[in-house]
Amino acid sequence: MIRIYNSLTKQKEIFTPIEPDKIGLYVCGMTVYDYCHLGHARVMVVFDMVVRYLRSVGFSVNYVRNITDIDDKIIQRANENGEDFHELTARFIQAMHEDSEALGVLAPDQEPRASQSIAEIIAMVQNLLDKDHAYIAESGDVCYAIESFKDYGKLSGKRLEDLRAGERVQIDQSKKDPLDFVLWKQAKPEEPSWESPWGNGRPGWHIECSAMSTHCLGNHFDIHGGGMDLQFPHHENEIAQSEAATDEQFVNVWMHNGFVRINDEKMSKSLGNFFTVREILERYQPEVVRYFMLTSHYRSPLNYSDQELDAAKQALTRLYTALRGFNVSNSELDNEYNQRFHAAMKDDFNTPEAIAVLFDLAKKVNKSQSTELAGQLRQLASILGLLQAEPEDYLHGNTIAAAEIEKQIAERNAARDNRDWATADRIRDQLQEQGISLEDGAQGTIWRKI
RNA sequence: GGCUGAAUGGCAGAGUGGUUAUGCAGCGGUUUGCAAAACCGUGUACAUCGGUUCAAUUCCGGUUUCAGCCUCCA
Repeated sequence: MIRIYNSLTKQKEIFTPIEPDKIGLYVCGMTVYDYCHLGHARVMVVFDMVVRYLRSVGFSVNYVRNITDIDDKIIQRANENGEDFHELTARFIQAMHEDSEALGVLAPDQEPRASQSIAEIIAMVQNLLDKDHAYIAESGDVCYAIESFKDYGKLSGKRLEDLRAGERVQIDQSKKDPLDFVLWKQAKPEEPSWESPWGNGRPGWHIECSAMSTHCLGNHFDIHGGGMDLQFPHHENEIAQSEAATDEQFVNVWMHNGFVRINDEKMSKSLGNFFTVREILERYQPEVVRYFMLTSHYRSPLNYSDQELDAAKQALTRLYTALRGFNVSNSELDNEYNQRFHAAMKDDFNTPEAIAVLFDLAKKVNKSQSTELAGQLRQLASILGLLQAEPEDYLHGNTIAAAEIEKQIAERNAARDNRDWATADRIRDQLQEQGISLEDGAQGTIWRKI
């Protein structure tokens, strides 16, 4: 049985799918007006790991990750660039797909876009109006009336009076309650808009996720995920909208991943302290970045630094080194490593513990030189989306001068045959300076990129 | 101010009421022409103050510090 920490109940719970062996999972994806940064990468990698694990133990997972392709920031950025917002979002959607693919993130089963879900959104807004959970404000915007939903605050643990007492809540005169939020926003002239019963406009941010998730997965589904910062108000509002509209429980388990930090501060677009995925991938192999993200528990903060990435690279090299020389195919064995790995993963996806098992197994592979165990190492790692490259490919990195390196190795080995250690060491030192490390083994000399 | 969640060895990061996490780095050794890789060995870590207990880093309470949310944010 799998235990998952549920943000709604603030405890680990035994996970039971609504339908046996089937899981509906919705994750809030990107707003596409810029490149993905490491924080976005973490969401993608974390839930990719979750999906891979759930599938590996036999669940059929319907994984939905949306794209927010219409909102204020997109409009603003498109205006700044003097381009149509569709062009802008198309470009960054493609960039996002490239980044996620590089990181070994499997494509979600469905990837709905807000701009293509307008009919569902309008239907839900109308439903909320019909049930008096929403009203048309003086501004013409359709707003959700939070006091009409008695459970408001159940996810974030907030009380309405505390929220209202907060000094940072903006007072919008046209809203009945400052905490009410917009479901359908009136379009200003020149802004992208869609026809609706309430005039030309566009959806508010929260409603799109309620509409798309229930459309793809049904009114009541198993798991909803996203970054910690979405817990309030985004996910709180999703619950209010969806449960008011459907009169059913919206989601059983809420999962929220921790932030990527820089110098102990949240990495975010607002703070401007972010690294984009493609910046990092210029300096580190994608698998190193993925490994790095799985070395801490998904709910913990993850502090980014070059030192940490370097350490991750060293660690991953150790695992690949263990696989080197084996002609392995993934093999499933029921032994202590398998049991420990799964015990860790079933306990709220404890990837650090699971990775520790991989290292123990790697040590065993090094000692035993068992092809079967090497295959098991590769098989268990595949559940985390790791170690699936050819070891030589990983260890050689993206070196283009492989032929030249091989030539120098041959020269050096000729010198070694003549016991000309000075020449042999000189060649080795030269290669070392170029970032190439040699290893003389029983089967000859092999090399790797440092 | 309100609500969350953290504080673990040089660094990162799990976990546990009494027994080795794991990785990186360091040190000693085996191996090697020398290295590298690998293997073996090596570290009185658990913020602080009280409480419960035969026993607490682990449970409870206070304190301090940090982070997040309360405004767009993964």
